[in-house]
Amino acid sequence: MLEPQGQIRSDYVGGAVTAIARLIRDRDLKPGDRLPAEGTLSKELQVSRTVIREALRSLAALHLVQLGAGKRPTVAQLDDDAFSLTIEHGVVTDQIDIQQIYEARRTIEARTAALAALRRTDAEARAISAHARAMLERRNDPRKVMEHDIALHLAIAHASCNPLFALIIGAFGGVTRQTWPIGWKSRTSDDERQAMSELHVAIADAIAAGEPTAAARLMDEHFDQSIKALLRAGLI
Amino acid sequence: MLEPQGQIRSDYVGGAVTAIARLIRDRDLKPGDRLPAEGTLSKELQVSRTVIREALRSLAALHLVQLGAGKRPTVAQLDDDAFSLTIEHGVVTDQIDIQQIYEARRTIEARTAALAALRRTDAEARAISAHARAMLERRNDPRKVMEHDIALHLAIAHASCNPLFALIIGAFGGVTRQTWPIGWKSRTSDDERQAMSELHVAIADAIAAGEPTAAARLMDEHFDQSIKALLRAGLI
DNA sequence: TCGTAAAACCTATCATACAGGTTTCAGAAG
DNA sequence: CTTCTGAAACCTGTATGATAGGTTTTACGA
Repeated sequence: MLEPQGQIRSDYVGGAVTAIARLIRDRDLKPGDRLPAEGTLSKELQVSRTVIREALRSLAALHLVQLGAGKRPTVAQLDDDAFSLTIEHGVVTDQIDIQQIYEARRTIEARTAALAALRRTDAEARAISAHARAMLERRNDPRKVMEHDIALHLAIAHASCNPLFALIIGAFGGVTRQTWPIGWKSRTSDDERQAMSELHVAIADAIAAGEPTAAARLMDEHFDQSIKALLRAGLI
Repeated sequence: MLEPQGQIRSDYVGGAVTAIARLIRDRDLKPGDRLPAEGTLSKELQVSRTVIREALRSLAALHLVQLGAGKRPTVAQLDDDAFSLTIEHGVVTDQIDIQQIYEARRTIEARTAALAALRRTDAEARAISAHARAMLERRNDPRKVMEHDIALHLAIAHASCNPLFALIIGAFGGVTRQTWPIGWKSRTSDDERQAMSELHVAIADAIAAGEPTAAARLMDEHFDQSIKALLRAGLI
């Protein structure tokens, strides 16, 4: 192992990826707009269709373009899927731990709660409250509680009127589905579980009432308790 | 257009992607570990090498695996590249605007500054201070000031001891390089520009001194001024 | 034991083929 | 003149085979 391992000399695929990304920018394409067909790109960029396909697959994995049998590639809507996979990979390969995820969520969600209180529409406030109430009502069906929990946090992020927050919070959904049951089990008594749901109701109320400080404080409290529950379970 | 456009019937590539991702998880592979060769995967999953290659390209785009000519695919280190491309795509296609990015950064970086003040090593504190001082010294070379600015923020994120923060802040680097010059130009006087750099020095000092509240407050102030500068420039 | 060169292995790219999905367009029907 | 329809043209998803050139392993000789 003497050689300092050289670069890949000819990375046609990488070149095609940046060429296509630049094409989206230069032609000012927006979500839904169609890109040139594989054959066309192949001729224009002077590489085989194989290379173009692998480049398009790369962009599709990142959700920058969307592919479909028979259809020409289209520019894609913003999506949290790519970031979600990055995070899951980090967790699976021990590069990120659960506590770090909660620390990040706590930071971001205290803000989304405050912003939602300031910016939410009435419809959004109703949707958030509905999820909180559903958590209380479905208290015997953990799976449902979890889904409403996740949906509530995402709804708050959307109500913050910042798609970047929605993107990040949405991306946490994947790992949350894997860790949420741990937190649920660590809350052994029904009272404790109900308290968690009631805290969500309180957050929803603060957002509906347009009280940013209270919303942020309650959200922070929620994460405080969640982290404590996970620590008590000895699982983080 | 009567049909409600059906699903892709046979998505071999998608299947291969999840199969390979599951393989990483099930075999408990860590960064650097080698995956089976394309030919092997092709046989095991009963699809052509074409499909396997496109699946591996997808995973490589997400930085879950790393590819190299002649080398077998390896599990990849966590990387902000995929998220960075997502964000840039959002900006280029008008799905995210600059102000929203600053709002997110402000939220996150007030926290990373506080955490860095609590957790930084001495070496990290020195590195952060070095970037801040370099910003002052190189004040006549905007390009250099920008690079030290970006590096400083990323160094703070690393010092926060949460790789997730480092990932997110790192991902913002790409768009920052495109918007930073706007902020610089909007600060017309030398005094104003120097004040910006001095604020970075103050942040670095607070982190070095282990003062989380001060670090967070200064960071918030920094973003406050940056957003004002951009608004004044009329560009967001 | 150690180093080295050949052998085996592997990936990157290209060309070609075909099944089946999608879009377009001309012509028929109203 | 408009609307519908079906065929034609277009396009993607997958498979196979081939070759250049990079990497890892192996076996041999010093």
